[in-house]
Amino acid sequence: MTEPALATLTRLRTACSQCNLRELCLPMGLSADELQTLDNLVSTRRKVRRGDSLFYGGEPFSALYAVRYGFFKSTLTSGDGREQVTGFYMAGELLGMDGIGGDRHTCTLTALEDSEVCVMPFARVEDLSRNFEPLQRHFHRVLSREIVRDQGVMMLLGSMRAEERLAAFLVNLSQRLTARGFSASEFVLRMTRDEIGSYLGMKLETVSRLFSRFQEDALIEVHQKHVRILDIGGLKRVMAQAQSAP
Amino acid sequence: MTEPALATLTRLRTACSQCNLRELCLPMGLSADELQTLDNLVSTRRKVRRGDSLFYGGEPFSALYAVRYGFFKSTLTSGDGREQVTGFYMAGELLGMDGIGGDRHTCTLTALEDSEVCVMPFARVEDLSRNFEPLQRHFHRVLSREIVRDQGVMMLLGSMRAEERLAAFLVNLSQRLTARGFSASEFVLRMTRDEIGSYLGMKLETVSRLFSRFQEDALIEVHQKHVRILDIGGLKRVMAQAQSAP
DNA sequence: CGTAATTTTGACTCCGCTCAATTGGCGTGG
DNA sequence: CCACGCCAATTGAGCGGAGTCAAAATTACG
Repeated sequence: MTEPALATLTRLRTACSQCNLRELCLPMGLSADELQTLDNLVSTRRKVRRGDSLFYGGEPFSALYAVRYGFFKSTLTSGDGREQVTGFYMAGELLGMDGIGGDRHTCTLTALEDSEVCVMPFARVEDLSRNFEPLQRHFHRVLSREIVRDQGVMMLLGSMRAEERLAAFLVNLSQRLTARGFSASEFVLRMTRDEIGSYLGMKLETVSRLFSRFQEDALIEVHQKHVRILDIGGLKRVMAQAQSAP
Repeated sequence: MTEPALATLTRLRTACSQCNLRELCLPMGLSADELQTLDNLVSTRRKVRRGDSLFYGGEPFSALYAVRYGFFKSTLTSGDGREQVTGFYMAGELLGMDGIGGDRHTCTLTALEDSEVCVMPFARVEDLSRNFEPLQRHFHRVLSREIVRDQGVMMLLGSMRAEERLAAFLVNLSQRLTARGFSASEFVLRMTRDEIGSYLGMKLETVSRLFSRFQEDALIEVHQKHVRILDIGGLKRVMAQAQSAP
């Protein structure tokens, strides 16, 4: 194989236009030409080992990251050292948007399994956005959806009881996995009970107890990190059980 | 006064370049020329009566709004009808960013006192952003800061106790009022105990009891909606009192 | 000025936390 | 290959913070 041919092959393999996740990351309905203008978005890819962090709170911000494969948690550390999990991210989702506003990251992103991300230098995102309207629209949508997602979590934490929160969490996970072509009913949790608890505003013991209760009620089957959803409708009912008026 | 002169005067009065809030809304450090290119951002202004809503969850999205004066709350209603306050907004802050992602608003924005907003049709925001880099940067920052703000609330709701949350709320209010040239230590709450409680994930009775407790502890003085902060340092201490180890 | 809404306060209850012991999984090294 | 140790998860007992229910006080508003 000649040198140029090899180079082309490599380029193709790291090009967004050839990526099977592009429907999750990029605007849809683009022509082949248009798609190629986006191949400049990603500068490099970066592997992150399980337990390692992509970036830390306080670090200077320079790029956004798209998850290619793997699983991440984002955590926020308060002044007095308490740590709170603020989100979980999987393939096709965008990381690092917290850093735009203040030129440094506010949260830390840690891989919960061996992962890989596409590095998108933020200057390129903005440059391409100015010259290519579909990308601009798409980028704004992604930012806005992150706001909406966070508001959903606020609703969760602010007005739901522990069992409702955990049910909502499971339903959400199931939906996101489905959208990625995984089984909707059977999966492996990548996070610990403690991390789930932190995200949902409860203690790890409460998470564990609720998993057991859901199992007794034949809503799920749990063995450690393995979860099988037996009754998604039941979970949705638990999640919406407003304490009804007389 | 001639007709044209009158028209000019009116235009000047609604122009961003002449607005005394522009440091809060717009990118800083622009030349007079550059500032004028932004005068097209705002199409009209809109007054909203106390109790009325600027937009409702589910309504089609078309514009962003900058608060000129007044006070708003944003609320989210879950499937089963529970309502959660997700934020409070004052002069210079931007409303409606939740609508970008799905072309309709997800939350409802309600005025808690007679208010006025500048209407910025979103298409104009995007057009101007593409052609004017400082605006693009600024807009991205504003979106990102909203994400960071929401994550702060998640931390509040997920890992702080009721008294810590209320202290944090008061400190935050005080800081935002100060940034707008109001007194840092004395102000009138525009929202009810119920709305504070919803925002902070507690019941209105708990809010009331904590206000009383803070008063006993000489941290604040409350008479209904009037609040005077006596010991901001004390409040900050309450807000960060991690349950210390032995 | 009267009625409704909001706020305060008290008494009691219960959900989720704390503390503690036990079980189960998994990687490492003998 | 198994034993050991470590970490995660489960489960129990008891407690306490915040919720619920209820009534009184105060204020807002038509």
